[in-house]
Amino acid sequence: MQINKELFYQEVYQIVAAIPPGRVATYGLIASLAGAPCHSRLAGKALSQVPDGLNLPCHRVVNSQGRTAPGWEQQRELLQNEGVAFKSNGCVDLNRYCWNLNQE
DNA sequence: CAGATGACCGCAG
DNA sequence: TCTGCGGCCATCT
Repeated sequence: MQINKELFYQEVYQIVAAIPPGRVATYGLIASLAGAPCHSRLAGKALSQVPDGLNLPCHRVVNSQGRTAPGWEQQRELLQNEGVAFKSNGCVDLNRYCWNLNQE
């Protein structure tokens, strides 16, 4: 092991919880902010194991293409409900809604 | 140790 | 949009 799983998970949760409404973040970005640039997969795994009680807006997390998670049809609706527009190809408009620390 | 798995990443067709 | 290919790395069996 080269990273602390629990610490990494907590970082991921904290970052996801900090995503403002109407914005989206990518797994890779979250992994980087959590201190593990190469562990984008773990970010996804971490989010797949998020306990319900944390009230985490994990629907604001998409992959680098702006695509939503497989087997999770609700995610797109939740994002649209928050004002995030989807392009005609079914991807989030990352050009507009990608979360930068600058524009919280 | 080896192999399989995964809410990933990028490119290509 | 889809599928396929390669890669990354933690986790489980």
